[in-house]
Amino acid sequence: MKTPLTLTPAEMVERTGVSLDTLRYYEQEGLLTDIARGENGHRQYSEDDVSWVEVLRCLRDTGMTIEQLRHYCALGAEGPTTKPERKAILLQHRGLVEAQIAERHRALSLIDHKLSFYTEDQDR
Amino acid sequence: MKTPLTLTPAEMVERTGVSLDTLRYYEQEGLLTDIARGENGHRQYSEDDVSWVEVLRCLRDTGMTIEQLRHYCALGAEGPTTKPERKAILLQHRGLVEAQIAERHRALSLIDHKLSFYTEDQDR
DNA sequence: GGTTGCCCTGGAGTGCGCTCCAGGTTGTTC
DNA sequence: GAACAACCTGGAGCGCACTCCAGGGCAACC
Repeated sequence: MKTPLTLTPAEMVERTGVSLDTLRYYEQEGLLTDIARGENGHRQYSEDDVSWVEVLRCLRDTGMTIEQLRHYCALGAEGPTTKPERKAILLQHRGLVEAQIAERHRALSLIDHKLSFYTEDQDR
Repeated sequence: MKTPLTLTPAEMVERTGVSLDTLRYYEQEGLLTDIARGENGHRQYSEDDVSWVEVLRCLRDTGMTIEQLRHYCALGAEGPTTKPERKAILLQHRGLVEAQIAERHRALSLIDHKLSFYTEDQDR
């Protein structure tokens, strides 16, 4: 069959690029909740889980800590009353990412400046 | 006097925003070499040291490891024959920084996508 | 029925980049 | 001359985000 409604842990690793250990770690930390289990106790991931992990990775890779992600997830579990706060968190993180982009553009200038010395003479 | 030819450790911290411990750590790791010393054994940083630390921070903040920086610095100490390799290192890191920028732009899209749900209804 | 493969759990270990600390010296200030 | 500030050294400690490991279950194939 080519239409699995659920993914095995191995398939999840393949799909997300996140290691099994890390997936379990995220679950343990409360970033990944309500993961279905088969009769044998094995995890059964859903497509939603795939996209949620992609969101987690995106936020992690841009510097959000596990602690902050945990908080964000906890809010999500609390229901729709926490929407404003969750939105605020995302907005704040958005600002951070923009700052990172700006910082990296400055880094590029500096690198290019140093490179210009290498293509000619000087050093340090 | 307001024109110190050398900076005390405290002034260096102020100028670079890098902690004393970190400055010593960098020196110990070979990222910062030939730091002058006064008669009392205290470090005397120069303006060149300031700008070099700024370069170090720029590279560190964009993901270059201490190990890689150590290598880069070691090459610099070896003389001008290593210029091509140093240039290559910088070029490679430049590519990495560009990749980071691209990744962060993707992150912004994803965040904006999620934000669009918050300003309306849905969740997760 | 033994081996293989995939998964489970709880807990220990790792690597990186700092950061802190104890104990000591030197120089200035009251 | 006692106290204080700024600095020194070597080495230990820390926080984060994983990552690894031991010991075990279960199903399937040989």
